[in-house]
Parts: sequence; structure tokens; C-alpha cells
Amino acid sequence: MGRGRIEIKRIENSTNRQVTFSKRKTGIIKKAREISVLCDAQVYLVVFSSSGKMAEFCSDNTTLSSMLEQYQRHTGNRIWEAKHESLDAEIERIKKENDSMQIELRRLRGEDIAPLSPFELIPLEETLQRGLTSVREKQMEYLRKLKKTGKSFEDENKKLNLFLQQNELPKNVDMRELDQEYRQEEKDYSVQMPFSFCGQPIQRNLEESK
Amino acid sequence: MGRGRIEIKRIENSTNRQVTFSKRKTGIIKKAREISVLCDAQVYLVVFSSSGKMAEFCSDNTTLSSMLEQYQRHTGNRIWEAKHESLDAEIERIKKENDSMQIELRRLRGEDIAPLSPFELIPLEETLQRGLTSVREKQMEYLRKLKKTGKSFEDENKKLNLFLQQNELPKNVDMRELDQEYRQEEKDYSVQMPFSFCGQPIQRNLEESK
DNA sequence: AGCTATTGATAAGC
DNA sequence: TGCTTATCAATAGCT
Repeated sequence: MGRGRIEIKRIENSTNRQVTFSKRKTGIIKKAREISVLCDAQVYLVVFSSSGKMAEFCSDNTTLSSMLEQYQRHTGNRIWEAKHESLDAEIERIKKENDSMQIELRRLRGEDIAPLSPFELIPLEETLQRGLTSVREKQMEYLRKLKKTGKSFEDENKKLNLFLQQNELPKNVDMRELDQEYRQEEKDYSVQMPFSFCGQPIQRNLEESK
Repeated sequence: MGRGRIEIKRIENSTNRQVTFSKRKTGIIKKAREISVLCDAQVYLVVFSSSGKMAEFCSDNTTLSSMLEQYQRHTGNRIWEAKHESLDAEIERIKKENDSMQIELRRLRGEDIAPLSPFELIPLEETLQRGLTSVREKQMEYLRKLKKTGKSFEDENKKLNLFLQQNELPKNVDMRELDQEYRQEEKDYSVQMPFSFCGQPIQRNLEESK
């Protein structure tokens, strides 16, 4: 239907293709409207050109969603079910990951270890020991840096007290005393000495030396 | 286009309407195929006749779902997205939970603690210390139970060696010697003594006492 | 379902 | 894109 018949195959000239798309798009949408009016039919049509332009037609008194519901009722297909399922699967996967992390976290905190066998306790203990060693190493590093810069310990002490107050921990600890403690114990702090104030003996020592 | 032009309005004669639907349905689907091939376009078309018959066309290399996704990307409309939004939100929530657990786990293992301030190290250390205490308490419990039941230590020793072998840890440790060690240190094991064999001095002791 | 006169869509050109 | 026009395609009405 035009000046010469054309073969129905991809139009290679891009400009030509676009022009034809534009014309035929108008045509097919007109056809869609006509059949919907003439035959009292429900019609939905979308077209995307190769360059990404979109055009749609939806018959009056209908929406795309109602159309899709009808489609599903008719075919039994589940259009969005596929995506739904993949989302469900991902949730399942992440939840599992979550659970195992939760369990490991609790065990590292020493909770829920009752059902563990002695053989399971060993790697747990080692992990904790390594973590503790690493943390204390880091703490020593801070202490050494503080000493080196010669920065006033008083400022740090104030900050520390503020922090301890906020965290409901023992107050009035002097950083210099802490440092003294550490210098005595530095040789094997990594395994033996807790840096924080969770042990009674250490707290007593600090208070006595005030 | 036929024997006389027709007005585009609902065809009242039901039979006629169905006939026209059938003919035009064929026509519009042909048009749909043509535009999709000629213009390399993606096309989706559904029609429902007033009597409930359905026909659809979907261009090659596409599916209705992919079409709809494209539609949504284009229009920003949410067709089925409402149903998925809650799932997406849950995934987001769990992932966040996951991330923070991951971070805490790594810190408890002593990894990624470089950016932590001294004040952040303190509660971390306390948690580790508590965990370690708890784990060692549990280990002592097992040792006490073993002693009480009078069960042969040899069996346990074999099991332990097997385990250590599998985990590439020091071998040939006798549970009885371990127990000796612990009895000496039991009073303050919870803070001081590692149960496992990560410290050189302890290993030497074990070997010396053999 | 076919047939065909007739209108409708559109390819090519501007 | 929009308009024009020569042509081909779709289809209304009939059988």
C-alpha cells in the first residue's frame, strides 16, 4: 500500500525506518481504536521503536492493569509471578545469611554456647583471642602515639570521662595512670591484660593509686 | 475500505460485530507483526472481544513481562510494583541488618579496626573479653564433667587429636595434661588463661611436662 | 468461510 | 515531522 509493494523485513536505512515507524504507529493505533469502538472490544497496545520511543493505546473504560488481570484470568499465566518468586528467593537467601551471622555474633559474645561441643569451643575461643589481641594492639598503638605527640593527657582524660559517663562505666580514670599500668604490662598485654575496666582488680588499683 | 465507508461506532448487530472483530483482529495483528519486523520495534497487543475471546501478539525476542518492565521504566508508572514494593523494602531492610552484622563480626575478629577511635575500642574489647570468659567457663564445665564421669580421657584425647589434625593445630596434646594446667590456673582462668594452643609459652609447658 | 468492489493505509518524494 | 499522491492492502457487504 504505497508506491510499490515492500517486503516485510527490517528496513536497514535508519531514517527510513524511523519514518515508517512513525507512520505505521499512527496507523496501528487508529486500527486499535477502530476495533475497540466498532466491536466493543478491549484493546491494549504498546510499541517501542528501536530508538526507544514509546507509544501506547488502551481502549476506553479500561486500564492496563485491568487488562493484565483479565489476561491472567484468561491464560492462567502469572506475569509478575516470576519476579515475585525471584524476590522471595533472594529474601530467603539473605535471611539465611543473616541467621548464621546472628548465630556467630551471639557465640562470639558468649551467648548460646551451651549446646556447643568442646571441639566447637576451641576455634571460637581462638577467634576471640585473636580479636582481643588485635584490639589491644590497636589500643597500645593509640597510647604510644599519644605519648609521642606529647599531647596533654588532661584533654584526653576529659574526653574519656565524658565517654565513660555516657556509657555508664567507671569514671575518674586518669589516662596517665592507665599508661603506667600499661607500661608495666606491655610485654605480654596482648594475651593477658584487659585494656578496659571490666575487672575488679584493675579498677581497685586505679583508685588506690589516685 | 470495503463496499462503502462505515462510521466508527459500535456495531449493534451482534453477529456482524463478531465477524468484524474476527477480520479486524487478524488485520491488526498482521499490522503489529509488520511494524515490529520493518521497524525493529517491540510490540505488544492484546484484544478481548465483547464475547470474551482473547487474542494477543508479542514481537519476537520479547515477552510480555519484559515489555511491561520497559513500560514502567518509560512511564514511571507502577503496575504491579505495589506488590513488589513491600518485598523490595524487606530486602533493603535485611541487607542493612546484614551489613551492620558483617561489620560487627569483622570487628570482633579484630579486622577493620584501624578506623576505630580509642573510645570505640573499649566496648569492643569488653565484648570480646566477656565472650572469652564465657567460652572458657563453658570449657571448664566440660572438663569438670569429664572428670566426674570418670570417662576415659584416652578416647577424648583421640578425638581431640583428630580435630586438631583436621584444623592444622598443634597435635599430641593430652587432655590430662591440659586438665593439670587448668587446675593450677582455675581460680582466674576466666581472664588470663587461654584454653586453646595459640600461645607459645603454654605449648612449651605442655611439652616439658610430658 | 470466500469474493470483490471499495475505502483506507502508506511508500516515496518533497 | 507534514503534506501529497500513486499504489497496494484491508475489509464491508454479500453469498
